[in-house]
Amino acid sequence: MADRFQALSSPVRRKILTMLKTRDMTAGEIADQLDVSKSTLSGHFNVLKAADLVMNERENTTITYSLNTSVVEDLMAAVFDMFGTTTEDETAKQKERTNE
Amino acid sequence: MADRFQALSSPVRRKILTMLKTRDMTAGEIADQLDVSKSTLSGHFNVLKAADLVMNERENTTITYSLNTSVVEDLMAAVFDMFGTTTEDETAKQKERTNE
DNA sequence: CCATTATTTTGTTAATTAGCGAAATAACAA
DNA sequence: TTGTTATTTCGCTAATTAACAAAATAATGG
Repeated sequence: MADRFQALSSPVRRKILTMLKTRDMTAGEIADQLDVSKSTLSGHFNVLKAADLVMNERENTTITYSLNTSVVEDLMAAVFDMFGTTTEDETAKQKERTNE
Repeated sequence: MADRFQALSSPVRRKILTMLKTRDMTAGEIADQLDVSKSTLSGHFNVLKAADLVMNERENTTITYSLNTSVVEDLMAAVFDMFGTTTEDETAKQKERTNE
């Protein structure tokens, strides 16, 4: 889980993830829309794969990337776990803090 | 918003944030529970402040840090925005993908 | 086997980061 | 003013990261 946050820390990688949210895309398609070299992009794919956030599948000479939806859900859960749902509880705590 | 994800990418900083989730703490209290030097920690505080994730208040020679709850909520919203709520929609898409 | 297309790996460089100890600052107390 | 406590800033080093171009790999078609 540690490297998932690390993977999220790059704007380029976040962009890739949002693109994959809409539909699966080939490495080339993604490259066409981002302003970095293909080799650099390939490095980003590796980071995303290591973090288990995306999967890829080769078809012919073309490699298609897709979001690993279930892990993305885990990640969101972790964020919530980290910060709580920030409802009544928190609001009370904050109010208390402000009054001091 | 960019540097918020960056701020989250460090395990030490995530630890600090979860500690502050429970209660406000002084720099020293935080330092006591983490295995890094106070100067290093101070650097992490700066990153968290720059990302607007925490606030601090001096009282005497003591500086107390607290979670900036509202910004933390923004961050969670951003995560959700990025990945969607991943409900029917996504599940359908994934099923489709798996079947191919 | 040679060429072509899509993508990755390799080697390199520049920039950023995390860590430390030592010195500096801030606030107060004696 | 001198000392004490809590914390930060300053230099510094080592490690990690992001970027690129060039070479390598994979898969197919001729």
